Amino acid sequence: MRPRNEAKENAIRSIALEIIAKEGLENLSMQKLAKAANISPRTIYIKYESKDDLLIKLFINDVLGAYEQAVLKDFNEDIDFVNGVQQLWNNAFAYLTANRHAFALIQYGKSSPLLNNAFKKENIIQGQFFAPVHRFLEAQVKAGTIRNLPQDVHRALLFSPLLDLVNEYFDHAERPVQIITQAVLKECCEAVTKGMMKP
Amino acid sequence: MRPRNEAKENAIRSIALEIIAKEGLENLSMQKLAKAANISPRTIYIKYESKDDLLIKLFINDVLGAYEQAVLKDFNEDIDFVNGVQQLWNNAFAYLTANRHAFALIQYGKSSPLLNNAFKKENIIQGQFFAPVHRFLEAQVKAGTIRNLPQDVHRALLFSPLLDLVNEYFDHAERPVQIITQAVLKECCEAVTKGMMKP
DNA sequence: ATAATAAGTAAATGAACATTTACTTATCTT
DNA sequence: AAGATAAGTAAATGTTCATTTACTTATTAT
Repeated sequence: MRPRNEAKENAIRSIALEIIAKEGLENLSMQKLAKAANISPRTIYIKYESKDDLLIKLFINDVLGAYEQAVLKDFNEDIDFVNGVQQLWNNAFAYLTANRHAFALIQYGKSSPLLNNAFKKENIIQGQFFAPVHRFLEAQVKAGTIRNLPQDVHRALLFSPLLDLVNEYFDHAERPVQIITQAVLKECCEAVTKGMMKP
Repeated sequence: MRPRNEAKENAIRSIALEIIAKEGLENLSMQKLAKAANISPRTIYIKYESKDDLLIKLFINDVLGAYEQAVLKDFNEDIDFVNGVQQLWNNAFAYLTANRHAFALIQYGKSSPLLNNAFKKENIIQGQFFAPVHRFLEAQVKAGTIRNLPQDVHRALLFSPLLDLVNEYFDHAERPVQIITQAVLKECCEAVTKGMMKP
C-alpha cells in the first residue's frame, strides 16, 4: 500500500487558511486550493469528504484546537484572578498574532453559519472548549472575586476586546501587527479584569 | 420614462440580508437572490454595478449607516461617562436584536476582506463612523475620567463584549434572543464602564 | 521480483455561477 | 393618444464550481 503523503495534507490545510485569510471564505474553491497546493482536486477528496467537511475540520481541529492549546499553555486554574487573566491574554495574543491565517478563520467562526453551528455542536458533544477557563471563572465567582454572571457573559467580557483589537490591526493585506504595544495590551487587560471584579 | 419600483429595490436588500444571515455570505448568489425576490437577475444589475458593489453598498449604507444612526439616537456628547455608555449600549442592543439580519452582515464585516477593506476606505474618505462617540471618549480622557488609551482600544473595550453577547445568542437558526436579561445587560455594561475608568 | 492496494493524477461531469443580450412593458412628456 | 425611454423580463453566455470517473504510480507484504 502506498502511504499517505503528509506534506500534501499539511499543504492543503495551510494553503486553505492562507486563501481564506487573504481572499475570504467566500472565495475559496476546491480547484483554486488544489492548484495552489500543486495537487489534483481528487487528492483533497481522499482526505476530506467534501468542502464542508474540510472547512469544519480545519476550523475545529486545526484552528480552534491549536488556539485552545496555546491559550491554556502553562495555565493553572488555581492561580489568582488578575494573574490568571493576564496569562490567558498573553497566551492568546501571542498565538493570534503569530497565526494570522488561523485567526481569520476564527473570525469567520462568528459569522459563517456552517462554522458557527459546527462549533456549537462540538461544544455540546465533545465537552466545552476552554473548560479550564470556565472552571477558573466559576471558582472566582464562588470565591466572590468576580461578579456573578452567566459563563457566556464572562467569556464575552474577558476575550472579545482582545480578539477585536487583534482584528483591528489585522488588515487582510498582511501588514504586520505592530501597533498594539505591550503597555497598551497590559492596561487593556487590566481594564477588563477590573471591570469583571466585584465592586 | 418608467419610474423605479422602490419596492423591488427594498426587496433585493432585505432578502439579500436574509440569505446572508441564514445561509452565510458564501452562499449568496445573484440568481438565488433574484429568484427569492421574484425578479430577473438583470434587475439587480440596474441598481448595482456588480455583486461586490451590492454587498459593499448593503454593508456601508444600509447596515452600518442604520446601525450608527440607531446607536447615536438621543446621544448627547456632553453627558457623563457612565450614563453615556449606558445609553449607547441600550441603543446598540435594541438595534442589533431587532435587526438580526443586519447584525449578521456586521459580523461578516470583521471577517470578509471585501467588506473589511470597504469599511476602512469609507472610514478614511467619508470621515469616521461613530464620530460623536470618538469625541465623547476623547473628552472623557481629557477630563481624566477614563484611561488614556488609543481610540481603537477604547472602541474595542466599549463595544466588542456587547456584539459578542448578541452574537452568542443569535444562532443563525432564527431562535429569538431572550437569554440576555436587562439585568445582565446592565451589569455587563457596568463592568465595561468601570474597567475603562481611571483607577 | 511481483501482486495487491491505497494514494495520487488528468480530465471530465453536470450544476450553478456572475453577467449580458435581445426583447417587452410601464410610465412620463408632449 | 403617441413617442421616448428607462425599468424590467426571459433566456442565454462563457466561466467556474464541487465532485467523480478512469486511469497511473509508489510503496509494502509476500
